[in-house]
Amino acid sequence: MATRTDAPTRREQILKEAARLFAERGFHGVGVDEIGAAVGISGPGLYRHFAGKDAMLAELLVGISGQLLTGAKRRLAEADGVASEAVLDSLIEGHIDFALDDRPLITLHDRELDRLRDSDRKLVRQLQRQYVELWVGVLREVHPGLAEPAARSAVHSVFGLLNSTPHLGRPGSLPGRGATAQLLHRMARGAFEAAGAE
Amino acid sequence: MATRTDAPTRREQILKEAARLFAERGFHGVGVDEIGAAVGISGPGLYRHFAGKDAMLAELLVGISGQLLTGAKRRLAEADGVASEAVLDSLIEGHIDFALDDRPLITLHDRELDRLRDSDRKLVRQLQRQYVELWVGVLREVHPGLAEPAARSAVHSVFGLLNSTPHLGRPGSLPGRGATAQLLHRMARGAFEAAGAE
DNA sequence: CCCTCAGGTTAACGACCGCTAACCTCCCTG
DNA sequence: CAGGGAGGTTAGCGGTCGTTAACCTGAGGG
Repeated sequence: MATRTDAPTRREQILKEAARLFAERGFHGVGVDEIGAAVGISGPGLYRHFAGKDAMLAELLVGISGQLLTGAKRRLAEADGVASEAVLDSLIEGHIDFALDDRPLITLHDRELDRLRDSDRKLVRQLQRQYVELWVGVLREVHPGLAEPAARSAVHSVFGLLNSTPHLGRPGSLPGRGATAQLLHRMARGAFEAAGAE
Repeated sequence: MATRTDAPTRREQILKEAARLFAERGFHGVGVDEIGAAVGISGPGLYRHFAGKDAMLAELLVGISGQLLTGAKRRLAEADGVASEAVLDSLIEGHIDFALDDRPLITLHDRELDRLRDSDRKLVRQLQRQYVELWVGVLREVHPGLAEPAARSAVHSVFGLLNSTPHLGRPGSLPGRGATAQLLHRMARGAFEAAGAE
């Protein structure tokens, strides 16, 4: 993967600040003037980069869902012939990285979906569903006794566990990123194992 | 506990509908006219019962936090001399009951806190903190090896897991309330045990 | 039998917000 | 060195929203 080293574009700046603000005060709670101010331009200047406030949210949510799904597919492809447990660990690791590095996005992801236009919402939901089903498939290889509906519930619940990072206090009060990641990983595995034990 | 059998007051109707609407579309996404319509009166009629829209949200959030804390304290008091594991199970059970029965409130609880006036927000946060610390205390009796910061993180994460119920599909697609409650309970226990195993 | 008051109603005000219009100003390029 | 587009600016429009004001009504009590 080509890691970005060049400066972020204005568009990217806007998206990042918008994500932070939306996560902090909700989509309707943030005005375009505030988003503009956060990147040093004023309100209507944003319309040179986005069709409207809705478009920013849409691009954020589609981007998140797509990124999660793409990452998961890649991890699945890389692990060809590897034990299912290792694949599940890889999925967990990827999700934790995302939850720890992009907390505002994780917050938006399950909070502002209903503010989207119908077509965008359908797209996001479809990406989310694919992501969930991918997890469900791997999980049921590791725990064959788990029925599909229960597996799906378990996956959603573990997402809830992993996505709890925004509630873990501001970065700094934590025991350190590595330790937190390990703790979350152990807990996710423990939760799955407990789900699998009928 | 005195179980209510008499008809709900108008105030209670309003709070219930407001909670549902706030959970569905966010605090700023719902107008007072909609809340009024949901209980059969029109917009400004609400002001005979509440000082304003903010006051409804405040009463909801304070109520939720207080209810959770009160329930937990009661469970702790009832279990005098009982094994710590059983107390932890009782706490989990109480939280699951709440998460399954009052999904809109659970959604609001960690989503709209920042929309409150300073004083109300402080009160809610204080109640939440007490609730968390109560769990942390019991958890560290069950798993003495768990350091306090890790225990607190673990508790927050399990809350995330248990509060995932709104994502589990509308009631009906689930394998049934009892089975879902049991699954969540097993997963919470599993997550805690994995957290305790250094 | 009137008075009161709880609990509604509609009209309207002021603030705010998303967005557009009109204009300006560099910078790049032929 | 003209010119044009990218990326800003401010002014302002139209709609929405929370809230208040003024008024209405039906039930209960002295």
